[in-house]
Amino acid sequence: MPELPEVEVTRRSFGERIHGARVTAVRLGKPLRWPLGCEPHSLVAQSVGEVSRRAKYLWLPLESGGLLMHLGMSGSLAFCDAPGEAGLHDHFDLVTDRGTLRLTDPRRFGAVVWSPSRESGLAAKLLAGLGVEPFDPAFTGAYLHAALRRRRVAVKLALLSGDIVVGAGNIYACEALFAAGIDPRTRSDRVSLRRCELLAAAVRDTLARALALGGSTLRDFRDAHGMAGEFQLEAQVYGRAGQSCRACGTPIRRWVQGQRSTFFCPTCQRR
DNA sequence: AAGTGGACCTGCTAGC
DNA sequence: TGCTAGCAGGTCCACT
Repeated sequence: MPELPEVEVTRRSFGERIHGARVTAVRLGKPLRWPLGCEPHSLVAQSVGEVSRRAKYLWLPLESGGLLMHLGMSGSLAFCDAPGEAGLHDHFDLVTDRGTLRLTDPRRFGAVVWSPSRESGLAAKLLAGLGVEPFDPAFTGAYLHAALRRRRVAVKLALLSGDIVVGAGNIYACEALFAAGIDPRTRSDRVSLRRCELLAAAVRDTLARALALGGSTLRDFRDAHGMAGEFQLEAQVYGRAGQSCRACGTPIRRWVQGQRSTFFCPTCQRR
Protein backbone atom coordinates (compact mmCIF):
# COMPACT_ATOMS: atom_id res chain seq x y z
CA MET A 1 0.00 0.00 0.00
CA PRO A 2 1.96 2.85 1.31
CA GLU A 3 4.59 4.48 -0.81
CA LEU A 4 6.29 7.71 0.16
CA PRO A 5 3.24 9.97 -0.33
CA GLU A 6 1.02 7.79 1.84
CA VAL A 7 3.66 7.56 4.56
CA GLU A 8 4.26 11.32 4.51
CA VAL A 9 0.52 12.07 4.49
CA THR A 10 0.23 9.78 7.49
CA ARG A 11 3.11 11.51 9.29
CA ARG A 12 1.60 14.95 8.71
CA SER A 13 -1.80 13.79 9.89
CA PHE A 14 -0.70 12.85 13.41
CA GLY A 15 2.85 14.11 13.98
CA GLU A 16 1.96 17.45 15.53
CA ARG A 17 -0.76 16.05 17.73
CA ILE A 18 1.36 13.29 19.20
CA HIS A 19 4.39 15.54 19.73
CA GLY A 20 4.85 16.00 23.47
CA ALA A 21 2.36 13.29 24.41
CA ARG A 22 3.23 10.86 27.19
CA VAL A 23 2.93 7.10 26.73
CA THR A 24 0.50 5.49 29.16
CA ALA A 25 0.30 1.96 27.75
CA VAL A 26 1.43 -0.26 24.90
CA ARG A 27 -0.59 -3.10 23.43
CA LEU A 28 0.75 -5.67 21.00
CA GLY A 29 -1.35 -7.84 18.69
CA LYS A 30 -0.02 -10.58 16.45
CA PRO A 31 3.67 -10.52 15.53
CA LEU A 32 4.73 -8.07 12.85
CA ARG A 33 7.81 -8.35 10.67
CA TRP A 34 10.22 -8.06 13.59
CA PRO A 35 9.82 -8.25 17.36
CA LEU A 36 9.44 -4.89 19.09
CA GLY A 37 12.92 -5.22 20.53
CA CYS A 38 12.14 -4.02 24.03
CA GLU A 39 9.81 -4.73 26.91
CA PRO A 40 6.56 -2.94 25.92
CA HIS A 41 6.05 -1.67 29.46
CA SER A 42 9.44 0.05 29.37
CA LEU A 43 7.97 2.67 27.00
CA VAL A 44 5.36 3.82 29.52
CA ALA A 45 5.82 7.35 30.93
CA GLN A 46 8.14 8.37 28.12
CA SER A 47 7.33 11.48 26.08
CA VAL A 48 7.07 11.46 22.29
CA GLY A 49 9.28 13.75 20.21
CA GLU A 50 8.91 15.03 16.67
CA VAL A 51 7.92 12.36 14.16
CA SER A 52 10.16 12.19 11.11
CA ARG A 53 10.27 10.15 7.93
CA ARG A 54 13.09 8.49 6.01
CA ALA A 55 12.05 6.73 2.81
CA LYS A 56 8.90 4.80 3.79
CA TYR A 57 9.88 4.56 7.45
CA LEU A 58 8.59 6.75 10.26
CA TRP A 59 10.71 7.49 13.30
CA LEU A 60 8.95 8.25 16.59
CA PRO A 61 11.47 9.56 19.10
CA LEU A 62 11.02 8.58 22.73
CA GLU A 63 13.27 9.28 25.69
CA SER A 64 15.03 5.91 25.80
CA GLY A 65 15.39 5.81 22.02
CA GLY A 66 12.58 5.60 19.50
CA LEU A 67 10.25 3.51 17.41
CA LEU A 68 10.91 2.85 13.75
CA MET A 69 7.63 2.09 12.01
CA HIS A 70 6.92 0.70 8.56
CA LEU A 71 3.49 0.16 7.03
CA GLY A 72 4.48 -2.72 4.80
CA MET A 73 1.95 -3.53 2.08
CA SER A 74 -1.28 -3.18 3.99
CA GLY A 75 -0.57 -1.07 7.05
CA SER A 76 -2.15 2.17 8.15
CA LEU A 77 -1.92 4.29 11.27
CA ALA A 78 -4.84 5.90 13.05
CA PHE A 79 -4.55 8.41 15.86
CA CYS A 80 -7.69 8.98 17.90
CA ASP A 81 -9.00 9.73 21.36
CA ALA A 82 -11.11 6.63 21.93
CA PRO A 83 -9.98 3.91 19.56
CA GLY A 84 -12.31 1.21 20.86
CA GLU A 85 -11.62 -2.50 21.09
CA ALA A 86 -8.65 -3.70 19.05
CA GLY A 87 -9.83 -5.51 15.94
CA LEU A 88 -8.45 -8.62 14.30
CA HIS A 89 -5.83 -6.66 12.37
CA ASP A 90 -4.85 -4.09 14.98
CA HIS A 91 -1.37 -5.19 15.98
CA PHE A 92 0.12 -2.24 17.83
CA ASP A 93 -1.32 0.47 20.06
CA LEU A 94 0.73 3.27 21.52
CA VAL A 95 -1.65 4.71 24.11
CA THR A 96 -0.79 8.25 25.18
CA ASP A 97 -2.39 10.99 27.23
CA ARG A 98 -3.35 12.69 23.95
CA GLY A 99 -4.77 9.72 22.09
CA THR A 100 -3.91 6.29 20.80
CA LEU A 101 -1.72 5.62 17.78
CA ARG A 102 -2.91 2.33 16.30
CA LEU A 103 -1.30 0.28 13.55
CA THR A 104 -3.77 -1.79 11.54
CA ASP A 105 -2.04 -4.20 9.18
CA PRO A 106 -3.84 -7.28 7.82
CA ARG A 107 -0.84 -8.78 6.07
CA ARG A 108 1.61 -7.96 8.85
CA PHE A 109 4.49 -7.03 6.57
CA GLY A 110 4.72 -3.84 8.59
CA ALA A 111 6.97 -3.27 11.55
CA VAL A 112 7.35 -1.40 14.81
CA VAL A 113 10.87 -1.67 16.13
CA TRP A 114 12.47 -0.02 19.12
CA SER A 115 16.06 1.18 18.80
CA PRO A 116 18.27 3.25 21.09
CA SER A 117 18.58 5.74 18.22
CA ARG A 118 18.15 5.99 14.47
CA GLU A 119 21.86 5.48 14.15
CA SER A 120 22.08 2.27 16.16
CA GLY A 121 20.40 -1.07 16.59
CA LEU A 122 17.97 -2.50 14.09
CA ALA A 123 16.88 0.98 12.96
CA ALA A 124 20.36 1.78 11.74
CA LYS A 125 20.59 -1.50 9.92
CA LEU A 126 17.25 -1.00 8.17
CA LEU A 127 18.00 2.60 7.20
CA ALA A 128 21.51 1.88 5.98
CA GLY A 129 21.91 1.68 2.25
CA LEU A 130 18.79 3.66 1.41
CA GLY A 131 19.06 5.93 -1.60
CA VAL A 132 18.58 9.69 -1.69
CA GLU A 133 15.23 11.29 -0.83
CA PRO A 134 13.36 12.30 -3.97
CA PHE A 135 12.88 15.90 -2.77
CA ASP A 136 16.53 16.24 -1.80
CA PRO A 137 18.35 18.67 -4.14
CA ALA A 138 20.97 15.94 -4.49
CA PHE A 139 18.47 13.91 -6.52
CA THR A 140 19.35 15.26 -9.95
CA GLY A 141 19.37 13.86 -13.45
CA ALA A 142 23.15 13.65 -13.29
CA TYR A 143 23.01 11.68 -10.03
CA LEU A 144 20.41 9.32 -11.45
CA HIS A 145 22.40 8.89 -14.62
CA ALA A 146 25.58 8.05 -12.72
CA ALA A 147 23.72 5.48 -10.60
CA LEU A 148 21.88 3.87 -13.51
CA ARG A 149 25.06 3.61 -15.55
CA ARG A 150 26.26 0.87 -13.22
CA ARG A 151 23.17 -1.34 -13.61
CA ARG A 152 21.84 -3.59 -16.27
CA VAL A 153 18.44 -4.34 -14.71
CA ALA A 154 15.36 -2.75 -16.21
CA VAL A 155 15.02 0.88 -15.18
CA LYS A 156 11.71 0.16 -13.40
CA LEU A 157 13.47 -2.33 -11.12
CA ALA A 158 16.26 0.15 -10.45
CA LEU A 159 13.68 2.73 -9.33
CA LEU A 160 12.00 0.19 -7.07
CA SER A 161 15.22 -1.06 -5.52
CA GLY A 162 15.37 1.89 -3.13
CA ASP A 163 19.14 2.18 -3.07
CA ILE A 164 19.27 4.90 -5.74
CA VAL A 165 16.22 6.97 -4.85
CA VAL A 166 13.62 6.10 -2.23
CA GLY A 167 9.88 6.57 -2.09
CA ALA A 168 8.58 5.39 -5.44
CA GLY A 169 6.87 2.02 -5.11
CA ASN A 170 4.96 0.12 -7.74
CA ILE A 171 2.33 2.76 -8.45
CA TYR A 172 4.59 5.80 -8.62
CA ALA A 173 7.45 4.07 -10.42
CA CYS A 174 5.00 3.15 -13.19
CA GLU A 175 3.50 6.63 -13.24
CA ALA A 176 6.86 8.42 -13.24
CA LEU A 177 8.14 6.31 -16.12
CA PHE A 178 5.00 7.15 -18.07
CA ALA A 179 5.44 10.84 -17.33
CA ALA A 180 9.03 10.66 -18.54
CA GLY A 181 8.08 8.69 -21.66
CA ILE A 182 10.46 5.84 -20.82
CA ASP A 183 9.69 2.16 -21.41
CA PRO A 184 9.99 0.47 -17.99
CA ARG A 185 11.87 -2.44 -19.59
CA THR A 186 14.73 -0.25 -20.76
CA ARG A 187 18.11 -1.36 -19.44
CA SER A 188 19.23 1.10 -16.78
CA ASP A 189 22.62 1.71 -18.37
CA ARG A 190 20.99 2.70 -21.64
CA VAL A 191 18.99 5.63 -20.27
CA SER A 192 20.61 8.83 -21.50
CA LEU A 193 21.50 11.77 -19.29
CA ARG A 194 18.76 13.80 -20.97
CA ARG A 195 16.17 11.15 -20.15
CA CYS A 196 17.52 10.77 -16.61
CA GLU A 197 16.82 14.45 -16.16
CA LEU A 198 13.25 13.91 -17.33
CA LEU A 199 12.92 10.87 -15.10
CA ALA A 200 14.26 12.54 -11.97
CA ALA A 201 11.83 15.41 -12.51
CA ALA A 202 9.00 12.94 -13.16
CA VAL A 203 9.69 11.02 -9.94
CA ARG A 204 9.70 14.25 -7.97
CA ASP A 205 6.62 15.66 -9.65
CA THR A 206 4.65 12.43 -9.43
CA LEU A 207 5.36 12.01 -5.73
CA ALA A 208 4.64 15.69 -5.06
CA ARG A 209 1.33 15.50 -6.92
CA ALA A 210 0.33 12.36 -5.02
CA LEU A 211 1.28 14.04 -1.75
CA ALA A 212 -0.91 17.03 -2.62
CA LEU A 213 -3.82 14.69 -3.31
CA GLY A 214 -3.42 12.83 -0.02
CA GLY A 215 -1.84 9.73 -1.57
CA SER A 216 -3.55 6.84 -3.33
CA THR A 217 -6.38 4.85 -1.80
CA LEU A 218 -6.68 1.64 -3.82
CA ARG A 219 -8.63 -0.27 -1.25
CA ASP A 220 -7.84 0.68 2.29
CA PHE A 221 -5.30 3.47 2.71
CA ARG A 222 -6.34 6.12 5.19
CA ASP A 223 -4.37 8.83 6.95
CA ALA A 224 -4.43 9.02 10.74
CA HIS A 225 -7.75 10.92 10.58
CA GLY A 226 -9.31 8.26 8.36
CA MET A 227 -9.14 10.39 5.20
CA ALA A 228 -8.72 8.61 1.85
CA GLY A 229 -6.32 9.76 -0.88
CA GLU A 230 -7.31 10.70 -4.42
CA PHE A 231 -4.26 10.20 -6.60
CA GLN A 232 -5.57 6.86 -7.90
CA LEU A 233 -8.21 8.81 -9.82
CA GLU A 234 -5.41 10.44 -11.81
CA ALA A 235 -3.34 7.35 -12.52
CA GLN A 236 -2.32 7.27 -16.18
CA VAL A 237 -1.19 3.65 -16.31
CA TYR A 238 -1.24 1.90 -12.92
CA GLY A 239 -4.00 -0.68 -12.74
CA ARG A 240 -5.26 0.27 -16.23
CA ALA A 241 -4.24 -2.77 -18.30
CA GLY A 242 -6.41 -3.01 -21.42
CA GLN A 243 -7.85 0.47 -21.03
CA SER A 244 -6.83 3.13 -23.50
CA CYS A 245 -3.96 5.48 -22.81
CA ARG A 246 -5.30 8.87 -21.77
CA ALA A 247 -2.72 10.53 -24.01
CA CYS A 248 -2.80 8.47 -27.22
CA GLY A 249 -5.54 5.86 -26.96
CA THR A 250 -3.26 2.81 -27.24
CA PRO A 251 -4.29 0.02 -24.83
CA ILE A 252 -2.20 0.06 -21.65
CA ARG A 253 -0.14 -3.06 -21.24
CA ARG A 254 0.70 -5.11 -18.17
CA TRP A 255 4.12 -6.73 -17.94
CA VAL A 256 5.71 -8.64 -15.09
CA GLN A 257 9.08 -7.48 -13.78
CA GLY A 258 10.65 -8.84 -10.62
CA GLN A 259 7.42 -10.74 -9.85
CA ARG A 260 5.42 -7.52 -9.87
CA SER A 261 3.08 -5.91 -12.33
CA THR A 262 4.30 -3.06 -14.48
CA PHE A 263 1.83 -0.93 -16.43
CA PHE A 264 2.89 1.15 -19.41
CA CYS A 265 1.82 2.63 -22.73
CA PRO A 266 3.78 1.00 -25.55
CA THR A 267 3.30 4.10 -27.70
CA CYS A 268 4.05 6.91 -25.27
CA GLN A 269 6.93 5.09 -23.58
CA ARG A 270 10.03 4.22 -25.57
CA ARG A 271 13.32 2.43 -24.94
C1' DA B 1 28.79 -5.76 -6.82
C1' DA B 2 24.80 -6.81 -9.15
C1' DG B 3 21.07 -9.83 -10.29
C1' DT B 4 17.52 -13.50 -9.18
C1' DG B 5 14.03 -15.72 -6.77
C1' DG B 6 11.83 -17.01 -2.48
C1' DA B 7 9.99 -15.66 1.80
C1' DC B 8 6.81 -13.34 4.99
C1' DC B 9 0.79 -13.03 5.57
C1' DT B 10 -4.13 -12.17 4.73
C1' DG B 11 -7.98 -10.86 1.88
C1' DC B 12 -10.34 -10.08 -2.27
C1' DT B 13 -11.93 -11.19 -7.00
C1' DA B 14 -12.47 -13.64 -11.23
C1' DG B 15 -13.40 -17.83 -13.18
C1' DC B 16 -14.92 -22.45 -13.37
C1' DT C 1 -23.14 -21.38 -4.06
C1' DG C 2 -18.44 -22.90 -3.40
C1' DC C 3 -13.72 -23.80 -4.39
C1' DT C 4 -9.24 -22.30 -6.44
C1' DA C 5 -5.85 -19.63 -8.57
C1' DG C 6 -4.04 -15.37 -8.98
C1' DC C 7 -3.31 -10.91 -7.47
C1' DA C 8 -2.25 -6.94 -4.10
C1' DG C 9 0.65 -0.44 -2.32
C1' DG C 10 7.20 -3.76 0.42
C1' DT C 11 11.65 -5.31 1.22
C1' DC C 12 14.71 -8.56 3.43
C1' DC C 13 17.60 -12.47 2.72
C1' DA C 14 20.19 -16.31 0.65
C1' DC C 15 22.31 -17.65 -3.22
C1' DT C 16 24.76 -17.24 -7.93
